[in-house]
Amino acid sequence: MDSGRIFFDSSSNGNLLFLGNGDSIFRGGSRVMNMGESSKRRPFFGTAEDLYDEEYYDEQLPEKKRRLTPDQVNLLEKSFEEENKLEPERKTELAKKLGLQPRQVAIWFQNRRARWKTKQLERDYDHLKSSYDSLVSNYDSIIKENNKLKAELLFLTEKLQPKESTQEEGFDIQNPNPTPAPYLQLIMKVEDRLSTGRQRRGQLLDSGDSYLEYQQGCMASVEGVKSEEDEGSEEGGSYFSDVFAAPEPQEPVGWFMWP
DNA sequence: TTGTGTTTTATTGCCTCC
DNA sequence: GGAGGCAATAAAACACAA
Repeated sequence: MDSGRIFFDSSSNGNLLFLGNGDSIFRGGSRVMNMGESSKRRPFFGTAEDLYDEEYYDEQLPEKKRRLTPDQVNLLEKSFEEENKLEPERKTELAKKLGLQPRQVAIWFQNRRARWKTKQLERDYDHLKSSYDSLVSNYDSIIKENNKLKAELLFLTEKLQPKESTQEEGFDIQNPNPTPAPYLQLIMKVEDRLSTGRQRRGQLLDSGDSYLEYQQGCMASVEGVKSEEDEGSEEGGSYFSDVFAAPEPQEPVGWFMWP
């Protein structure tokens, strides 16, 4: 216990209680009782009048910091639900009802607002986190679906190769560079993009790669993204880091898109 | 019983508004 | 400039495991 601590501040009707050296309690300059003498648990002042009641100090002397009674808290909570700010009239009225100092009521509201704000932040965080998680989940499934479609396209393209060679067999000397059929143009563009992508990826595949191997390669990269993120969200890091750190795609998402 | 973490009450200092 | 609000903090009260 620090010595010379004022128990009520200047708003307490001029009747300051003062904890002096040796944990003695003083009122108006004279010692009232020793802290050891007031060891029983008692509520704060019952009524405002008690503040001036000599006997009250004999029996109901406040010691250090005392918790409010459940009834007092209930009434304060009800009042807070109605309006979380406290106008002077309401403060005085509540203080009278509860037998507390107006200052105590004000402090209770202040602390209650702080608690509410903390809770609200937690709720907001949970909400943001679940939105983020569902976005990541959507992102992952889109990537998987995309990889599946790419592999399927590659597979079908390979199947079409014999048709192209048949065309070459009938080489037209009048038209050595004929414009390919529209669907072939499309496939060529996609193949071009796929090969560019593969190079950037570090030669993941050569022309002889199978559909299955390719798909496994794609899936491996997707799994890589997921596990990295899981590590990040499990422990350490700042409070919001795992919420706002977007998962890094292994490839720019747009590279395989249609022209 | 005791050590430790959490909650509640209260203070302090700064800021804004009238 | 005073009143009131808020953030940061202290400290008492409380809860609970070992």
